[in-house]
Amino acid sequence: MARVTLQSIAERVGVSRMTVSNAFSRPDQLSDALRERILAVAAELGYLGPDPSARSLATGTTGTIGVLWAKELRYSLADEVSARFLGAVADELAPSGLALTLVPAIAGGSVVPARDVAMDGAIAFSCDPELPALDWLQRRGLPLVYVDMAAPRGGVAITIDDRGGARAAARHVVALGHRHIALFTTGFGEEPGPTTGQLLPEAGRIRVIAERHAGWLEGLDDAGIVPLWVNQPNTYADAREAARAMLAVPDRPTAVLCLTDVLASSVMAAAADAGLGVPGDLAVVGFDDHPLALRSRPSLTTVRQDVEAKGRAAAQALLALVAGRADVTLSRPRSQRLPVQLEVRGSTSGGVQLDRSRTQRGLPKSWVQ
Amino acid sequence: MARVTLQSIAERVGVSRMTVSNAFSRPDQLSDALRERILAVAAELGYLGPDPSARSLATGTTGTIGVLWAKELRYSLADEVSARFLGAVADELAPSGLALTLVPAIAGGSVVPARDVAMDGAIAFSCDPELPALDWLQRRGLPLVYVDMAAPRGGVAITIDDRGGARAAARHVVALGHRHIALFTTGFGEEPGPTTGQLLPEAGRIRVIAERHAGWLEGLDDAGIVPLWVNQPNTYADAREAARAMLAVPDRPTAVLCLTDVLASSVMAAAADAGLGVPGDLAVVGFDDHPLALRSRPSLTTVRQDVEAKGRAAAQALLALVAGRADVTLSRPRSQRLPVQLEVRGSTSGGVQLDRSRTQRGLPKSWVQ
DNA sequence: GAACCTTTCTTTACCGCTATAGTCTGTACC
DNA sequence: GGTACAGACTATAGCGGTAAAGAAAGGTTC
Repeated sequence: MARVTLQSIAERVGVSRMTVSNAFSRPDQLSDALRERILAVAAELGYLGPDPSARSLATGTTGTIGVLWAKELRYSLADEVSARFLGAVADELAPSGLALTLVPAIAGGSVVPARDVAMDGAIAFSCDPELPALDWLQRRGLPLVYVDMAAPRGGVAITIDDRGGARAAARHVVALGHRHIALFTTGFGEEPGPTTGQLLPEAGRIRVIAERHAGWLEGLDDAGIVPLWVNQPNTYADAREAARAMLAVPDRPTAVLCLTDVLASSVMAAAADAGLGVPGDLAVVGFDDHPLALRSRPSLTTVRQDVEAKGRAAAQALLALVAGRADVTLSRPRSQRLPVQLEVRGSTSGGVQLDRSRTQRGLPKSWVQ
Repeated sequence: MARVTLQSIAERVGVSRMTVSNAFSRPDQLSDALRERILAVAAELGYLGPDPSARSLATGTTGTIGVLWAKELRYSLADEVSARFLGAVADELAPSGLALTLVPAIAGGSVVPARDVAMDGAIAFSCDPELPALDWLQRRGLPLVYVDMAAPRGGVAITIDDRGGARAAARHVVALGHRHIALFTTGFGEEPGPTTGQLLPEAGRIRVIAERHAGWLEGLDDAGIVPLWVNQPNTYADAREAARAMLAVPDRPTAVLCLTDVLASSVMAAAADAGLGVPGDLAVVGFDDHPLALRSRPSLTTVRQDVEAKGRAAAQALLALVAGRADVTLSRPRSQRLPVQLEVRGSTSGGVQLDRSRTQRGLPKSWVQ
């Protein structure tokens, strides 16, 4: 049985195909009586409705926005921070009737979603700028908003002040008297625990990592402090092991600055395992203000970012870019860097006083310049 | 400047359009030398790559799978359980090169994403069966998998044993000696707290709610117990207020069965606010085995479901349906009901003994048949 | 009663790509 | 030297719509 199309309905009703198209898409273009008749015939023939692909081809719009996602979605979505970002984007787009397509950067086989899936624009979220999938999006000439990453010349980037936040976190623990400070982060390869290794190039290209590292160092350099780097191979697994290794070094740090709250929470768990009090024996600072930060005990000092504002800003910028393609007189959206805020909580300044004696004692020379 | 298409490249190179198409999509169909030449000219002219919409129209495939999402994504994605489901689906699809499109059920304006966005198939996730958007998906004849909802005749449904899990939860607290049991759930309107109201029809159509309610009642009926229903208007906000109201009734419950772990966690917070010990003064049972359940203190007794298995099963079933459309000899995927497991933890059986004297005392007659 | 709308439909001309079935050429085989 | 066959490319025929302009019929205005 041949597929039912506008043409077959048109023939049956005895009108032009265009009129049938209008019956579905522009009801004001024909009389109600005829429209009723057309819809009745369409239902009778089992018409499935206008084919979205055909319509996309003819109109040049697809009704969906892509989000390029570098990490495995299993992990990203399990993280409330990323998930909330995505939720904010989706809800901001919904009033425009746009759907949100999660585009895997790495797919199996010869299919390249970033090249093959139709969309009206895309958001690149914290990707390696050298990702081939990103290259495809750019080559396609899609309106593109970069989130948590640097935009190429002329591009629109929505970022947060990662560097300033990290600097504030570093200065905070320095101001509390800490000199023996560890940076608990990721990107130094496969080995968990303290590291002297080089940051992997692919990790250095992730803006969030690079900027937070830079901010920490700025904050520590002022006080002449050389930190202990601690590597966590996978951001969301085995963090506890890396933290345990960090706390087992002969001169363990008295304060830890963590790349994310999720990592910080593992550090706190490891501290508890080791019988160390927070903040008495170990001060811990996170980043993001994940819901975890408030739930943990003591509550976690962290650098707060408003991920939902970030999502909304990204969606608005993209909507503006998409609209601007149709109407060149519209102004282009600007790049934005959203502020962050150090939230001092119990994990650095709780009821328990910092044990200064321990902090002053036995610092390895290499840690102080 | 006219857009660069296969045709313009073909004319420039002096071959047929089809050969240019093959240069991009089926490299084995032409000599390497010619392919190189074509790609070079394409680059020179600034060709953006084959247009996905046009390709979709010609091939009949779009490279993306839809997920119909009834609730606002802001809330859904903030919930780790739903987010992990989605992540599992996305990762299971990725090897096939399929993207995942989040289709909002309710959109602004005249655009109906469920009707207008191109996709190869869709997953309906815990929707109201009467949702117009769902109707569109069905009418389009898309391969469709129903998750956490009943499938229409002949449809494929992936569900969990919500009813059995809830029954086990109810029997568990009954076996512990509780007779004064509250059901902390949603769907009774706008008023938080104990309710005698009727379940809203739209809530009753949500399978997860209906089945968990039914399971609870089965477990309680055996013991002749009539529960106290407690309403929580919005699953993710103000739960604490509803819980507080529940604990303020003259004969407060000694055990609470909650629709989800998120709600259970609010109940535990409210119990702490009221100075009640868990499980000594109040036993709490959740549902889902959300990461929260293990993190809370005491850890939360809950009904564990494997959301990632659910996501994988849904994705596999959908892939099979999509494949089956091309090759009718393939067998259709079956509906599945995944098992659940009662995880007894501290919130019902911790070190603190249940205070029997309180439990036995002063039960209102209406609570025991 | 001529000019001018409106409403309602039709005509024309694409949108950009791919599947399928050729055609043509050269080579291998016996 | 005729047949068979593989490789490389082309011709044909869509895929299912929509935009924009045009035409026919009827009504309005002064």
